[in-house]
Amino acid sequence: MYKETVYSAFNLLMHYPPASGAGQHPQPQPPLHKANQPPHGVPQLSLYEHFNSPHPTPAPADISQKQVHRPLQTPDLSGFYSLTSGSMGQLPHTVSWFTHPSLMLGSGVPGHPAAIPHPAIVPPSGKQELQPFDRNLKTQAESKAEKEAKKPTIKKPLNAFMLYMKEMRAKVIAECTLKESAAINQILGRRWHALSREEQAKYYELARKERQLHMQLYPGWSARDNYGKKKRRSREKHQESTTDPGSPKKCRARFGLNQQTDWCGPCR
DNA sequence: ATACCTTTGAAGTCT
DNA sequence: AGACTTCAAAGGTAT
Repeated sequence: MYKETVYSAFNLLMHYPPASGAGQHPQPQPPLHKANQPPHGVPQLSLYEHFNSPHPTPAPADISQKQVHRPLQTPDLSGFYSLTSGSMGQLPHTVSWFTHPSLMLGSGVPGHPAAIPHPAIVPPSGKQELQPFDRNLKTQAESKAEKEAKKPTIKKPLNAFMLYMKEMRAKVIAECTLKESAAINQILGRRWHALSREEQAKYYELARKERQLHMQLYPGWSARDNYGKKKRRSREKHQESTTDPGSPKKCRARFGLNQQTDWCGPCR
């Protein structure tokens, strides 16, 4: 109830048509995340063309020729991709993709002393690999299953809101002296809705670039690759929690906030 | 040690 | 086609 009221108000304010499509705006604009998607059939710009055009900084020849224009091979290029980890601190300014240290040769090349793994590639566990001696003790099926399970996971590219959260989290933590992510995320969700269309557009654009680069780096990757890899709570419990109208109240109680003042001063 | 909480958006599956 | 589900991040909390 509370949430719905707040969000529908934001929807109206920001010309966001409701999910049902029954927008009241005379000429309802599509949500930004839809509007930012290129129409089907429109050829995508190459990374160089797309990312370099708004930025005057010329691309280093080795990157633009060898790493960007050619079809990218995942194992060879994982280290080149680091928009998320390497650049979010620089937001809200746009990232200079081809001059960013993480995109330069040497900073992320496998085998290079300074190689930094791509943030989207995460080993399934921090545990050390079995030695060949130990592996011999396992059956083929077991080791095959184990090998499959130990394959590094390529994470989903971050969406606009995730990028926004990543940038703003520290600020909110500092302002609100809260650390629990669930509470921080509620605040960030409210702030996200309070952003202007232009401010949000910045993050939708970044997210679009993230997806585009992710697609180039991992051509065969699909979101279904990670489906079911996390153990999730039961569906019943999920529905209960997501439709629980008392959630903000519970949250305030949980974090000792005043029920009357809604949120602590800076956390609006 | 690991799932949960909490948010939005993208992309998957299901009906 | 539209509804529903999962996963991206984060870190404290609960089991």
